Amino acid sequence: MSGGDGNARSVEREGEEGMWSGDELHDLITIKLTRRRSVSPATLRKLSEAFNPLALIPARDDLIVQGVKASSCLLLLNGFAARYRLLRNGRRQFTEICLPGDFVNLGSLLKKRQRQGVVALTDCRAASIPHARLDRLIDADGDLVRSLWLDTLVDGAVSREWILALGAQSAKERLAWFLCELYCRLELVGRAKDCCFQLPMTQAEIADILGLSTVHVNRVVAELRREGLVEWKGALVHLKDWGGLAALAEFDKAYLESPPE
Amino acid sequence: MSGGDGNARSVEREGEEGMWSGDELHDLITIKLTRRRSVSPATLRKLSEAFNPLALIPARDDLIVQGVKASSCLLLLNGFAARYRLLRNGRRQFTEICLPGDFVNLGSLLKKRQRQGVVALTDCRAASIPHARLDRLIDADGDLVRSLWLDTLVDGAVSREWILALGAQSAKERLAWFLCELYCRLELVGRAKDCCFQLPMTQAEIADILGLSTVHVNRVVAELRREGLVEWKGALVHLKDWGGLAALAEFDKAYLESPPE
DNA sequence: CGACGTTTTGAATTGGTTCAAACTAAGTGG
DNA sequence: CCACTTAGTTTGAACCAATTCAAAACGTCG
Repeated sequence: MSGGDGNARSVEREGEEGMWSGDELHDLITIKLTRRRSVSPATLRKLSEAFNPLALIPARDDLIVQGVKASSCLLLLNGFAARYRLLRNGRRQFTEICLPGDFVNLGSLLKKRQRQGVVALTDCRAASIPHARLDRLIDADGDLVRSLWLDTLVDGAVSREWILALGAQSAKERLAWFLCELYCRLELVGRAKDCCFQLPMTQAEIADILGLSTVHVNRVVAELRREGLVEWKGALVHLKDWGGLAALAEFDKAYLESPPE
Repeated sequence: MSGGDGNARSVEREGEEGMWSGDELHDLITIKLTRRRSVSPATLRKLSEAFNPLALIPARDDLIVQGVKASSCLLLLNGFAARYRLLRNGRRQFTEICLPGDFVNLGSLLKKRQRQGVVALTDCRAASIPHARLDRLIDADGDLVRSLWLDTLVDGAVSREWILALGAQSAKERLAWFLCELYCRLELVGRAKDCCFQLPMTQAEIADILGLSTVHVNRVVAELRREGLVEWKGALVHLKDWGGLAALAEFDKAYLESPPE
């Protein structure tokens, strides 16, 4: 994910701020927007050229600050981030996990003020596109609006699966669900394959995703390991028994994919 | 989700099938789409005229059947409905509550197949608009797409609040959250005022929303009553102490409202 | 009335939390 | 190169919020 191994969260920071390969961004956007719907190459090019140079956000910084009015949308190129909210009782709950290729705050285009902050879980690289520019591109191409709107719809489907997990599944099932979903989403953007992926999160963070205590996450991880469902060493996760995990979680990746049309 | 028999939930079914006041639909759509963004009167008129005559759906029937490809979007005029999913362990989890004025499956326009069914909690009246017609209207008016897309975004915000409640709040806090949210959403479409509203749901259904057991919902309802926060007789709910409830749930209705620009 | 769906109450059980401490691994600086 | 530090993982034991099972009390309607 982020830079080297060793410390999974840190990334070397040469003076390359502002330098980036436009191709990388273009490719990611293409994967993202054309996986489920077609968008013309011309629009994709115009879109990817409309982004500002990339920014580096160190782990634990906020990419989006709660309650602040946005004037541009942020696309995550690299790293993990998470939308969250803090409660009076001191608990933190994540409500959305952002992966490379995700628009961190696409909604801000229409809903300027975001109620929840988004924190970088690892060092992140992100590029922003001003609302005004995006708005113009949208007006010019009906396929683009639809593709972006569809992206919002898929986010909603992800949220509903999350509600399902939190409301009706046991700790073990939730963890299995989480691993399955993350793997599928990472694979979709080429960040995972062969049932292996980097998961640069602490167990405390996973607890804040699954609505569990850190201690219990640890116990459930141990259980999945013991049963041979996963191998998990540092940040590297290997889903040894995909079928078993998916069955346990009643996971079906259809909701992440393109309509079968 | 078998056919509705004659119980407290049923509504008299005169031969008025197919009869409806276009004004009622027009008014509801206007409230719905212009509350957060402006849409031209001409578009609103064309849109409301594009709907098919209304259908009556008896309580417990599915409005949307899981996995079936939709060719039109359904607007709920009257009654309560809920998106749900059944798990192998026999549990049912609701993942979205649809109220009058809500598009039950707006997403089907872009994502034809819905993974989750939607069941009528009460007798419902709904009108549908074929995808093709809606598509044409959307192409003709950029404000309309944005307004509908914004609606999807608000749905997403609602889902995230739900995740927050399920993941990080106690049973009592969750119930308080649920009452607050429902009241605000109903008030937005003129179905509630003065902290009173009709809540035509059983405690078992509320349990399936909050991820609790029926018994525990009952106990928590009793607690809120005892503390003088709510009065609740049959389907009629009165939030006696809005401030207290909102504080308990850490509820802030901003996420349901228009962006303050 | 009798019946059924719903709400309410009680008692036992459990999945997950909390608190506390030990253990591991990876920097940091002398 | 080793002691020191800090962040994260792991283990144990007591505890609690919510569940489960069971049965009683309502209410409404045919």
